[in-house]
Amino acid sequence: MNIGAAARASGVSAKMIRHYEAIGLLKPASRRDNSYRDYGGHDLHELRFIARARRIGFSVAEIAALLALWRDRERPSRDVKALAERHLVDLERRIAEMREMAETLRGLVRSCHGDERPDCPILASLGGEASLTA
Amino acid sequence: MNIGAAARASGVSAKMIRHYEAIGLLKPASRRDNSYRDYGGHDLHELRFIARARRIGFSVAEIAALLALWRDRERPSRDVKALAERHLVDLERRIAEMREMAETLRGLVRSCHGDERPDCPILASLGGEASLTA
DNA sequence: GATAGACCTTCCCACGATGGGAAGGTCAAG
DNA sequence: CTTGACCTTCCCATCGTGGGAAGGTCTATC
Repeated sequence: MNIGAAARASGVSAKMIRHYEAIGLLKPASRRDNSYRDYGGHDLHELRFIARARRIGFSVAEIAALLALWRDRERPSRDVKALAERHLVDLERRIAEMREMAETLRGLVRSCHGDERPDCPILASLGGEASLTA
Repeated sequence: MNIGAAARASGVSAKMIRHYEAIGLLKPASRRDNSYRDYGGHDLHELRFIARARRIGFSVAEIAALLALWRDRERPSRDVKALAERHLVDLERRIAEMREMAETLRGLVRSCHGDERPDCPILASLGGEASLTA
C-alpha cells in the first residue's frame, strides 16, 4: 500500500508520515523496487495509533513514549496511566489558562457599548494603568 | 531608557521587542549615538498594551489591528468590539476542543487500573478498532 | 587609566507540527 | 504514447519565542 493510501486509511497525512519517519517516531518504511514506501497492516495500525493520540492532544514526544509502552507487552499499565495523567494535568492547566483569558475578554466585550462612539473600555483597559480584570 | 529596562518595565522581553520592530508591529525605536535603542513613555505605553493583549491571547496580527484602532482616536468602538468578539469566539472554540480531548482522556485514565498488570484500556483504545469515546 | 561585568548590537538557528511547492521519477488507463 | 495521478527528495513558511555567537559600549571599582 502506497503512502497516499496509508494516509487516507490512517488519518495521518502523507507529509506527516514522512516527517514522523524522519524524526524517528516510526521505523523507516520498507521500500518497493520503485523506491516507493510500502505500508502493511502493522504499519497502518501504528499510524492509526498516532492519529488517535494526536487527536487527544498528545505531543509527538509523548506519542513516542506511548508507542514504546504499546510495543512492550509486559509493561505495567501503571506506566501508561501515569503518562496519560501527566498529559491530562497539562491539558487541564492549559484549559484553565485559556478560560481565564476568555473570562477577561468577555468582561471587556460586555463593557464596550460597540457603537459609533470612539470611547472603548477594551482599548482603555489594554492601554491604561487599570488592571485587566477590572 | 535602554531596551532591557523597557523590557522589564513592560513585560515584553528585549528579544521580542526587537522582533516586533522587525515585523513592523512597532515603529523603529529611536537610536542613541551608540546605536542603542531608546524608549520613552509613549513606547512603554505601547509595549504594555502589547503585553496585555498577548496575555489575553490575541495574536500578533490581531494586536496590529488593535494598535491601529488604538491609535485612531476617532474610530467607532464597534470596530474594536467586533475584533474582540471574533477573538473571543475563537478562544471559546479552542477551549471546547481541548475540553473534548480532556474528557476523552479522563475517561481512558479512569478505566485503566494502573497497576502491575500489562493490560491497559488506554493503549487498547489508541491502538484498537474501538472508538475513542467508548 | 585598566579591567570586569553588565549591557547593547546584528545575525543565524532552534523548537513543534504542519503545509506548500518545485523538480524529477513512475505507474495505469485511455 | 500521452495524460494525470501518484511517488521521491529537498527547501521554505508559518507562529511566537528563545539561545547563543561575535562584537561594540557603558559603568564601577581598583
